Amino acid sequence: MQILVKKLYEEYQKLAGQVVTVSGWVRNNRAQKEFGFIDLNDGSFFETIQVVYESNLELFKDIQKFRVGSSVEVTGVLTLTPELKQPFEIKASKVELLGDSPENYPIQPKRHSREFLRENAHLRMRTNLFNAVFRVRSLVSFAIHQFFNDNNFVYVHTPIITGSDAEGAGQMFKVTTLDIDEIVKKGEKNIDYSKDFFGKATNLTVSGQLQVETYAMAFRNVYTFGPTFRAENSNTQRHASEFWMVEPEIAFADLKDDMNLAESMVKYVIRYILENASNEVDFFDAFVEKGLRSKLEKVVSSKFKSVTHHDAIDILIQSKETFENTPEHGEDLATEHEKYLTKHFGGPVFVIDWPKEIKAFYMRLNDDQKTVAAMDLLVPGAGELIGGSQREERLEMLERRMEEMHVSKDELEWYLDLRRYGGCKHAGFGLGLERMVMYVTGVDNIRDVIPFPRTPKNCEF
RNA sequence: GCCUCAAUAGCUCAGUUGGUUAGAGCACAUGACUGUUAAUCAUGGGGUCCUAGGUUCAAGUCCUAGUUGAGGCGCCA
Repeated sequence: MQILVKKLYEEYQKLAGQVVTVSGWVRNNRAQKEFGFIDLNDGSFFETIQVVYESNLELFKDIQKFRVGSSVEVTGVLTLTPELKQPFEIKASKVELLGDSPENYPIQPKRHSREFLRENAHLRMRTNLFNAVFRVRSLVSFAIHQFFNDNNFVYVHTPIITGSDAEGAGQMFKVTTLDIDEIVKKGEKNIDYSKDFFGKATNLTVSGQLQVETYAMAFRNVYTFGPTFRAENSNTQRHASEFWMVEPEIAFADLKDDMNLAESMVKYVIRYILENASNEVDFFDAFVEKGLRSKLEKVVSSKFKSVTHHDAIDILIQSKETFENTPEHGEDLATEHEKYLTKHFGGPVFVIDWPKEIKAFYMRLNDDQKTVAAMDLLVPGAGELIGGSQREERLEMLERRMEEMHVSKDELEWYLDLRRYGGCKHAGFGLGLERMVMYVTGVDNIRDVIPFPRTPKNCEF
């Protein structure tokens, strides 16, 4: 009977004494004179299963030499071993080599540096750490979909290629089918984008927000979840050139509703991970971030704090801390300020009501005429996990803000139409998927939570 | 984009003031071992000291440039 190791761990009491067949990869092989032990991982479960083989097996001498990384199929009796470190093991009657792994296999049962494993991104998920990280990444994604589906949200696929460069969320990657080499060779001074594939200049998306807002005006509660591209030359542990964003948008809702949504989504995802990736959380707790489990448990059971930008600056000024960047009212928060605030509040904290000058044109102007109804959710370790706002639904106000901030109205007439035809108050936010994964795993480098990370000067694999 | 640091065996790292034949642990090979848990013990093989130039009687070590990586900051999310 072919069976998954995950199934064995779920039902080993029932299956004890039965003959089972498993297939997987050798994590370790400890050969002795009369017997040996193989730790086998079949990919279905974080834990390995121990296979015991003895000298009466036909190929005993060969099995002793099966190397780390080889793929094998094992048949044998499932045996309970309550007195040993593992609850059960397989007493093998047959161990067959499917795919050999020579001695220069890079992943050995020892500690490797994160940098080395990053250079071996095609193999690193075979280690405990990255196996756990990428299973959790998958589960986080699933939990997000389940959360929104349970709450009657419609999932919208916003475009990857956009014709607008007015989204104002950062440097964009150009998309073109024009032959750059040819243009350079001919020495042309100006590029004629009317000859390009779409008949105009196009870019990779930096946000699906503006498009997803249009769907919120029909389906009420919607979200987009997909890849996002930023061409900034950012060299930090928290930035990548290609990453995934979740962007919900809710109609007939204000900033308070938006914050409540963000808080319940984050808590839902964490609760899901605690329940469905318990082994992985224990591993992170032991080897990546001490106290991770209790941190996560505390987050799901406590109310998120909230502070206005003005009060946050006051807290920083009164902190007596020496910052490299002096905190000032009306100014943005530096990384060191964010760190101090999450420490000060002892967990996730919303910073709300930001000065309008440093925020995007579509954010709703507050009655004080100085701040906008924006919120950033700061968390320890991953920095800004969520950024969101109530949107400016008043046409004249929105147009005035666009003029002030030099945003082209021509390209966004369709966006203004949302205020002309049945507009309503609405809000939304963007969550960086990788930062969420970093937060729940404790892994502090974004390059270690993306299967094949793209960063400045690095597009391998 | 700015600042700082690093690159030595397949991996992790040591290498003194510039001085004989560049070391250790793990991995690998061979052997020992009747329940191992990243098993243990013995023996052995394994090096373009990142690249190019320079200083010197002599460079892994000092100097210059480059490449790659890491950390911090900025931009940004």
